Amino acid sequence: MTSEPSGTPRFPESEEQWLAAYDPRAYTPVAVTVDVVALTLRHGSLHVLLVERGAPPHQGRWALPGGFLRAGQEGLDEAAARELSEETGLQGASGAESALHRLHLEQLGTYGAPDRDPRMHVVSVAYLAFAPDLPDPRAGTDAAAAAWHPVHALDLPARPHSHSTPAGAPVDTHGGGVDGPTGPLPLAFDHARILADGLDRVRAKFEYSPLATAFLPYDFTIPDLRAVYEAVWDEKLHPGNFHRKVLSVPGFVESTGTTTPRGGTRGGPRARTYHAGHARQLHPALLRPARESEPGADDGPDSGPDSR
Amino acid sequence: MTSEPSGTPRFPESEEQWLAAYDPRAYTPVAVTVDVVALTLRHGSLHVLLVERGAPPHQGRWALPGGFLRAGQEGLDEAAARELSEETGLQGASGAESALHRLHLEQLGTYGAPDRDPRMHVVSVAYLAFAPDLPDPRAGTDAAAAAWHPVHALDLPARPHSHSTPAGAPVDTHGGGVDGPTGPLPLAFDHARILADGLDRVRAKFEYSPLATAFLPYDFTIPDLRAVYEAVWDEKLHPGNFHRKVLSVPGFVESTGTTTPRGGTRGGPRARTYHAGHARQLHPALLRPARESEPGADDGPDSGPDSR
DNA sequence: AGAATAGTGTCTATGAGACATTATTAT
DNA sequence: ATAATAATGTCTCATAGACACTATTCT
Repeated sequence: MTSEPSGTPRFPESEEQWLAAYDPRAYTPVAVTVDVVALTLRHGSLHVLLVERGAPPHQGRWALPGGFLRAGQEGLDEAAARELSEETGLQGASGAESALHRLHLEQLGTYGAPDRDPRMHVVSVAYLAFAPDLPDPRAGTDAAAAAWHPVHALDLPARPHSHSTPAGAPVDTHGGGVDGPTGPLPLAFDHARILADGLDRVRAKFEYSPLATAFLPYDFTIPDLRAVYEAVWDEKLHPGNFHRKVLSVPGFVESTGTTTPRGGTRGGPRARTYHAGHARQLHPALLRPARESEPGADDGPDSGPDSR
Repeated sequence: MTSEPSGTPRFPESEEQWLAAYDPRAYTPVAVTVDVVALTLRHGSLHVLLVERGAPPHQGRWALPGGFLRAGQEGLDEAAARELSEETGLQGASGAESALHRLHLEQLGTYGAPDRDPRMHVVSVAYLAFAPDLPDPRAGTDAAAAAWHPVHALDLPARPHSHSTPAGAPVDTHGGGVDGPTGPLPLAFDHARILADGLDRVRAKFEYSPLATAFLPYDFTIPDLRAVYEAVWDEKLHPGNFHRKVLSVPGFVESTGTTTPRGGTRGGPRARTYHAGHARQLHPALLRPARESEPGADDGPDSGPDSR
């Protein structure tokens, strides 16, 4: 059953449970928080929103934005949207013309190992958010700082041989804007794991969903879209084949009939513009270039986030 | 951040939060439960494990097995495994030769709408479990009854035009064993939604993961495997093409070198036996037969479970 | 002018699905 | 004997990817 506190369970299996059934406040409390893996594209590379913790534990370390679920007042989605807009200083997704109005938000997984947080048992529901290039965040209510960090600069746990990021990728060491300090900084709690899971999810999802458009403004070009795929997959894609493929998937993009006012910065014709179509799934899918691993030892978009 | 209770937030944004930061027991409590969508194949059709609620609310209705997370003592995975074995009366997945030792357990999603449960705000982490044909459950500790129910007999909310179940499917009205009463019975809480999400997940997952083998005993035949796919997808598959396809995917199945002792019940040669291979992902995938829907209105394995 | 890029055409290898065929077994 | 089924073979069509090519625009 989904719940117990109240009623009189006929066969209480343990003392704690019986107490729990009687008065929820009497037994060991669990806190529920919502953490957000907010991703955006800046200067051609994938960035994640992090906040610097202003209080122990893990004071001074960077963490995913998040906070407590307001019990009895909001659902998980609402809490995630609220936290994101609070920490980011931007209007929420509900606002008609706000910066976050094109935000995509989906649940990623829930993390509930008893020792995740040294203070008490904290169950954290992680969300994944994609948005077009957002302004720099202002530090939130209880954070020392907030900034977009390039994900390649973070030290993330590898998923059991998934499509892992290869070493020889062009690293974007520009640091334009407030991209935070450089160097692999350790994340607070199990947030490195959560972020790694989120990245895996995005990469897998790009194959069969049109979600890459969520990283772009309303109008975009096929080369823009390709840049998103290349940044997320960390792979060079064939421009010609990509172009044809995207147009061949029904409902992926819709032509606007116009082109960009200017060509590319280094030459080339003006590109036609498109906006996202109505498809919610890509048919047929846009498969990642086969990264050959030992056959028979393939891994996948499997195993959920667990209690780790 | 992932947590707050403790420390002194520098800019408390609301009274409740401040209290929360001070003493977690002082603010409105949230309960965390774990519910399990346990699926198995019985008599060729997909069944889900349900328990009849012995206490209000929703007394007398059927619900997913589940219960409270033991705060501070266990992680979510552990809680799910524990609840499953408790309600089912079987040994857990850890036991070497138990009935559940081949169990597959993965997180499905988390449901946390404030009004899910009339008593208090309950956040429920749903798990998905697959197992080979299991014995009939005994009623658990606080359930009036427990039984496997054929999923086609349940009244489930449709996902926004996914691959939905067609009407003209062969319905299995046998009732062999303790399959519970017939007729669409309404599930407790939002469990119909959770179950529907779980079914969507299984159906999608069968395309690119070898998880169908989790529904079968260690040794099985290709026709056995095909029966699993047909039951889950509710589609007839072409025997010849299926056979060749399965064998062509590296790591999906491994030959044992033997065959079944007897042919099929209605004739035919003895089939070769296989067991699951090492692949964790199917490459290339086993795609569902294209169910043609209006092009451009395609829907997908998208949007997580949310706060609904 | 020279270089880079948008977009299209073409060819090939591969996989999916329809269909046919052979061999084996239960009734 | 008859029917059902396991397993394999063959053919066709669609798609992915490699490569080539033209046209357009920036520096």
